[in-house]
This record gives sequence, structure tokens and C-alpha cells, in this order.
Amino acid sequence: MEYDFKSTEAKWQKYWAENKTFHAKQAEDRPKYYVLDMFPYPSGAGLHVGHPLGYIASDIHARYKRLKGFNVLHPMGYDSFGLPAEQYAIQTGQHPAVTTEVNINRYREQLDKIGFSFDWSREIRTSDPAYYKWTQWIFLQLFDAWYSKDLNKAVPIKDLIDTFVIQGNKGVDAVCAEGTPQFSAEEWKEMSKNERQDILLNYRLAYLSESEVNWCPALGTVLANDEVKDGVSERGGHPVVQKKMMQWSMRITAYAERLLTGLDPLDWSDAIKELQRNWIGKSEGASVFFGVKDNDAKIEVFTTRPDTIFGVSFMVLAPEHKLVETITTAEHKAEVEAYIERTKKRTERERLAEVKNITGAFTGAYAIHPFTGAPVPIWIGDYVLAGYGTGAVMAVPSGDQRDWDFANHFNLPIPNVIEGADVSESASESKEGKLCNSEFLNGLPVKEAIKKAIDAIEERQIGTRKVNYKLRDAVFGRQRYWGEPIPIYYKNGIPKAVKTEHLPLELPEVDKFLPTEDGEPPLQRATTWNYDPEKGVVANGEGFPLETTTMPGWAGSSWYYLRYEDPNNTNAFADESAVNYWKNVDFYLGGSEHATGHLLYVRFWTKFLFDMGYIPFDEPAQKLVNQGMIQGVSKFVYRVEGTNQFVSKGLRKEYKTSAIHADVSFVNEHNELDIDAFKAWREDFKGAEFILEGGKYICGNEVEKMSKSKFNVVNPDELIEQYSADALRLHEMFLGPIEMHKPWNTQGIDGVTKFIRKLWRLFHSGENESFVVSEEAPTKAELKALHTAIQKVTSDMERLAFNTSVSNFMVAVNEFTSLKSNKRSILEPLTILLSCHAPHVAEELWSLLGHETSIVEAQWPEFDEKHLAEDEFNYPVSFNGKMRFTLPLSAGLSKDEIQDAVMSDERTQKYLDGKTPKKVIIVPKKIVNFVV
RNA sequence: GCCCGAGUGGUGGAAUUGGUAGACACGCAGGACUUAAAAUCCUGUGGCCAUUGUGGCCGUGCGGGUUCAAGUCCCGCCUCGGGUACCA
Repeated sequence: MEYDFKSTEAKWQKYWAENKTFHAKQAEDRPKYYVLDMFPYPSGAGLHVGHPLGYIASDIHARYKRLKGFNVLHPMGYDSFGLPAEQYAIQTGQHPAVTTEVNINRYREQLDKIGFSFDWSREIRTSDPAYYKWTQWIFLQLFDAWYSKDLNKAVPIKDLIDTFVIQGNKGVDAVCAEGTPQFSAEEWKEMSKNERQDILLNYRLAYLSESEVNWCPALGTVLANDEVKDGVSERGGHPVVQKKMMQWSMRITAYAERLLTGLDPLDWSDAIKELQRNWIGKSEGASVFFGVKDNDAKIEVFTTRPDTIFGVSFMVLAPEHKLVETITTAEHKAEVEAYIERTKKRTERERLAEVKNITGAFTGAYAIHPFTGAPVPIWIGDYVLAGYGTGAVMAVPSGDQRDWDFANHFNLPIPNVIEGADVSESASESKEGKLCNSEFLNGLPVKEAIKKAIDAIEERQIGTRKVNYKLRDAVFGRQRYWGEPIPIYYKNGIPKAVKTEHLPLELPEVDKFLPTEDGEPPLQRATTWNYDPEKGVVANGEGFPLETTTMPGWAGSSWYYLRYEDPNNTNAFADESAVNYWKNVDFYLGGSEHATGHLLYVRFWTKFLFDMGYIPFDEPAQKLVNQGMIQGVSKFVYRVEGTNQFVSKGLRKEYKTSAIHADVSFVNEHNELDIDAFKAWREDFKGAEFILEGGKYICGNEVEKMSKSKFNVVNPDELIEQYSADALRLHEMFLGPIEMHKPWNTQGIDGVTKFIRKLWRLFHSGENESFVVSEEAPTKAELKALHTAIQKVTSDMERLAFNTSVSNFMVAVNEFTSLKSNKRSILEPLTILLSCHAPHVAEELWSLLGHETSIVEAQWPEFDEKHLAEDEFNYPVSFNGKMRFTLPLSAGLSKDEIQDAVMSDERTQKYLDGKTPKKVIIVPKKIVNFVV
């Protein structure tokens, strides 16, 4: 009987669903193990073969852990708020909730066919009000919290208010906005309610402030830094400009140090940790104040090289720096203003594109060097960014290349401060060498000089030691419809929290999903978008206006792993017992593109919830694995320019051609084009003519990102239809190591398909291929093959080497086939070994073997070394490191015995050619090497 | 520029601690079975040279080095992929 995968796979998928095989329960008798995939955004295009790669790997791991006796939690859900659904809604008028529902159903259908062990009873959707109620609740916790540097944790805001009443903000060491004023208890008491709220906004972890944002006019929305690529929006590629706007932000910078140090113990790849470290961008140095000649203003700069302060020959302010206006002298005013105007017009994209183009303007003002008292000319230049550090630099052209370039361009002096450094052609950025021309720092090596310089700066009270982070607070508001409403209303312009009993604050209905005519967010269109603290949401005209921006995509995904632990709880984001039992994720798998976005935010929220005492751990995932991207192999046809003629690849050099993507489904494994299918594909190819080589049209190849627009998408459904889900699972794993990027190649899928058939035949060696299994005791050879497989596959599973485990299955099945092995004692453990990769066929075989319960209830087979014991070892014999022949010898021989045996072999004598070996290296059970 | 990763047959890849390079597959070639095809099975398959056979030389991006022994370790380059960027 041939293996009928279609009915078998459907049967077991139904069985798993009906028997709730994968429903996780809090069971204290087994250790818990939480396996999580980064949940998908359900796009309209459905899954392509790249998506399941990670899901298959994590599924194998989850199934393995289950067989090893763990109580496994392996959930799945959808990150269902997002821009594509909204864009589609804008174009078609369809409510995003409707298209999202359709897309989710399609995803679910596709996922179900692959046979995953997900606990679907825990499915979540970030756009479900029952879910985002808690996203909003966490937002309010952040709104009602501040960060105490003394306690190094987040604390409820009411503690801060209590302190203000007693002592004002003197002695309060908090992470707060720049320029927060000092006040006493008396002053606090005299403030109006509004003034107090304004002050508190400087401390809240979710706060409203005017900030420079990436405004995208085409999308009518603000984008986060990591959503802007090369000055255009990541999605859609629309231009982005800088604009000041009142925005909700998250004070993630409060957690910069903990986000950095917390990385060390995590079992994440070094690459990802390094990315996060660079993103956080800690630098240590000093903040120094420079006075301004004939002016009361002080210019604060941050420098990592305070030792080079005697090398300062000018200062540069960002054109946006607030002091520029006050210090510019009358005669330079026109020039400076013109320069500022010019900078404003340039988008970030242009500024990026013109790195080599050095520009700036002199303000006419001079700073006073804090040590020498010398006048230092103050310039403005757009290479200094307003948003980083203090927006001003003390320029040390001898020690910083950008300063050097600027000095060189404007003919400013370049004084050297490092002994022996040559600064005539470029700056000397090395931290080696000793200081010179630097008064009290002369003769000191750089590292010591830095210390001494900072001490001197602090002594003279012209600055302080300072740690600076590149990490910026995260903009949290979006001018969009399809996101979580921010649960805030405005009373006299002061933001106030919506009462938790009124959560979820549900998205209102709107007539259109576009911004309003005056550029207000789509929520402004709602007719019911006001709030009364007594009644909840009320019609416009009553109560107070609600916030109209919505949360960004990363809000819902910043805590979703916690919701899976108790997905239907209506009283809390998750019950205490659930978070205490399941804790954080043991194994998290997803793409490395989320390294600095999602993975930083989810760590931030986790630390915050930990600080507030809601969860007993402060990292979301102990182990993180990044799966590689599956690339598509695009196929090209070559059209002769100006004609409708297509020339085969080998002949294209003879013509002037342009390459055009052809759908991969028209091209076979020999790169031959199905001409009829191609002609029928598009109207303009109907009359196409073809110049063939050898009677065939050969296409070109290129590895590119798998994408609809490149016509190289391979759909998993079709492969499952043709080859089976088990074959797809095995094949995707067999392609290579999980973390590597690799081009998709359907050809090899025949190999794993044959393997499944071969496996099936091991169990069906009876007449007419009927099922037959022997109860006889296994032979030594069978046991050896079995235990070799157990040992190798177990190690593969532990190392997540799912590609080599597939090879090892093949080796085992090939071996048992040639041994004609059909013994239960062999086939049962083999079936268990395979069941994580190919669960459908394994379940079927398991039940044929007479088991009444699912194979997931089985135990992973134990490896026993005694079956591997070798009597002989086949020694490779090398001469000067070159392997010449092998010699089987008893495994128990001593070094001397081995040498004697090898020396007496006639081949040894041949290679020695009468010479006496200088040295003989013998490593028992490894190698014999003669040095001649 | 900087940071991370990778480079092995025609292809995907294997070699876990320095110890027989190319496991396992795909593809290809030849053969068996078949009226034929599919399916299945068998044989061969890194390159070059030699050959009845035994064999010889070269070979893991390139150039050096360490070592009895290097795909693996060290130094210097090249190429590709990913990330990131006027970050003071």
C-alpha cells in the first residue's frame, strides 16, 4: 500500500484539533517550557515558503521538548494592527477590521495545513479590543510612573507628588525632560493644577512633548526612526521631512543602562546583542560649558575626548540650536539666517546624500575657552545634529575627522595636541600617544589624560562627568486609524488618563480612514470621540475631547508573550499564577530585522512591568534564535529592445536586450521557459516571438528577496498539495542551518519525498506492501544503527541543527532498508525520533504499531553507548599529513601495538621507502601520522 | 567608514573539541524492471593526469604563518550578504 499523505495528514490534523492535543495547562509536576515565534502581521499576500521556516523550526523544538518531558507552551497569534490594512482601507473604503479578518483566516488555513503543534485556544490578535484593553492599561501604567535614579527603577507617580509636597523636586534624582525647573514645596503648593500637570509630564514614562518628528506628508503620519530608511518611509517609500509636533513618547532612555547591561546574560546571538549595544550607543565623557564673549549665554557640549580640550580651535552649533539667534552678530545675521533656511529645506535624505559637501556659517560670536580664556569662534554647521547630545560640539580638528574636514574647508587652525601626530592630511583619532601643547595634561597618555581632564573640569565647575546614550525616546503616537486608541482625554488642554473601568477605549467608526482636511488624524472624523469620566465615551460636544492619535505597531507586540500565558483573562493582562508559572519565554524565534525595534521595546516594557511588581522577571526571552531569510530565485527573459522578441539567455549578448522578470512557475528545473504559459500571462506578451537555442528558451537566474513584484514567490500550499506537509517541513529544514539566509530551491524536495516513501516501506514489507512488523529481538547491527541515530539526532536537536537531523534520518532509514529491518524494537524509537520533523507520517505509523494515544505522549528514546562499542577502528595512516591508506585495527590496542601493526603493513614500507620516520604520531581511535 | 555574518563539487550543504574534506540529498551519466512511461532499484559522479588494476598531483575565496596535522587557529587582503551611520 502506497502512503496516502493527503488523507493521512488531514486525519491527524483533525485528530490534534479534536483531542486538543496541544492545549497547554499549568501543570506543576513537569517543568514548563515556553516556545514562541514572533507572531506575523497577516498580510493580504498570504504565507510564502519563507514564513514557515521559523515556525517549522520552533515547532520541531517544541515537539522535542514535549517528548523530553517538558510542559510546553507553544502559542500563535497575529500582530493585526498595521499600515497595509489601513492603506487598503483608504483605497477601497473597506474597514481594516474586515480585511484583517479575511487575511487572518487565510493565514490560519495555511498554517493548519503544515501541521504545527500550536495551542490555538490561546490565539491572540492585537487588534481585538479584549487584547488592546490591556495594551491601553499598560500605557496608563507608564503614564502614571516616573523613573527614580536612586532606586534605579520605575515608581508610581503619586510617590513623586508626595515628595513634591514635602520638599519640592530638590533631591529628586529622576530621569526627566531637559530643562525641568527646580522648585520648592512651597512653590509646588502655589502652582495651579495645570502647572503641576505640566511639571509631572516632564517625569512620566509616557509623556507628551513637543519633539522633532519624521513627518511623512504622503502617509499623513509620523514615523519612528527605525521606520525611516534613507529619508523615505520604509513602507511605500514616500519622502519624510522633519517637523515639530506635540507627540506622545515613551521614556525608554530611562532604561538605557539596564537595557545595555541586561544583554550580557542572555542567550542571544552576539550579532543581535551587538546591534542593540550600538543602538543604545553608550559613550562616556564629559559635559563642558563654554562661556560666550560679551554674552551671558553658556554653550554646553558633550565630548568623549575631554583630554583634547586644548586642541579646540572653534565650536560648531547645530543650525537648529536655540542659542544661534541670540549670539549671532549683526554683520553675520544675514549669512547665518540664509544658512539656516537652506538647512531647513534640505531633507534628511539630501543631507545624507551629500556627506562630502561641507557647509557652515560663522556667527561672528566667540566662545571663551574655559581653561585658556582664549576666544574660540562659533560656527554653525549641519553636520552637528540638534537631536544628539547637546546639539553643539567643541571642535578638535586634530582629533576628529569631521572637525578636521570642517576646519580644512573654512581655513580654521588645526592645533595638534598629541605628541608626534601628523595632522596635516587628516585627523589623528587614535587613543594612543601622549598629550602635548595641553598645559597640565602634557606628557600624559590619553587614557590618564581623559581622567585628569574630567577631574579638572569638575574642580573648576565648568562641567561634569557624563554618560551619553545614542538611544532616543520613542515616539508613540501615530496619525492613523488602525491602531490602539491612546486612552487619554484633555481637560483644559491637560492630558488625563481614561479610567481603567472604561477600558477598552474602542476604536470609533469613521466615514473615511484618511486624515481630515486640516491634517488631523482620522479619529478626528468620529462623531463620538469625547469622554466623560463618569459616563465613558460620549458624543462630540459633551465631556472632553479624546486623544486622536493611535499607538504604533510595536505597542501590541511589546507584551504579547505575556497574554498567551492567560489569554482570556478579563481582570488582568494575565493572572499572577500564570506569569509565575510560565514566566518568560525560554525559546524565542524570529527574524533579525527586529533587532533594534521590537526586541528593544519588548525588553523595555518587560523591565517596566517588573519594576511595578506585575511580573517576576525582567527580560522577555532567555534564548533568542534568528532564522535566516529565504530568498527567491527570480527568472529572467531577455527582450530585444524596441521589439516583442525574446532571446534565449545564451544568445542575448548578440542583441541589445532588457531583462524582464518571468513568473517562476513558468520555468522548469532546467531553466527552460514554458513559452505558451508565458504568452498567456500578460496581454503584451501574446504576440511575442522567441529566439531559441537548441530548440529551447533558457531563462536567467538571480537571487533576490522573495516578493510578489519579482514574481519569484513560491507558495507552500501548492507544495503541500503536491508533496505533503511532512515533505515541506523536512525540505525546509534540509535546506541548511536555520540561522542562515538561503535561496529557495524546490528541486531537492524530491529527496525528502523519497525518504518518506522509503520510511513507509520499512513498515510495509508484507505481501502487496501490507503492514508487517516483527516482534523479534534486534540484531547487533540494527541496534548500532538505531543508537547511532539516537545519539546524532539528539545532539542535532540540542544544537538546533535541524538540517543534519534530516540527513541522519536518511542514513538510518537507508541502513534499516539494507538490513531489511522491520522489528518493532527498532521501528518504534525511530518513529519517535522522526515525529518532530514529520509528525503526520509518524502519527500514522505510531497508530499502525498499535498505539492508541498520540505519539506526542511518547518519550524521547534513550541513547545507550554500549551498542556503539566498536571492536575495530579503521585507522587513517598519513605520511607528512597526507592520508595514504586506512588500516582496520582492534580498538583496544595501545600506542605501541598500533605502531607495530602499522609498521608491519607493507604499504607503510612502501611509503617510507627505506627511510626511518623522524617521528610517529599516534592518537588512539583517531589517526596515525608519520613524519618522514 | 564602522559593526556582524558568510565564502567548501554542477547545486543545497556536512565535517560538533585542529585528526580520513565533500556525509546526506539534488542534479547529471549509465544500467535493471516496463510494450512504454511513472514509480522503484543498482552503479558512477571534486578537478587534472595515468590506467587492466594498484596509482599520482592538485583541491575548502586569495597570500602568508603556527602545527606531526588547518575547511577549522593566527596575520594581511578580496568578494558577497545583513545591519548601521554626519553620534561629537
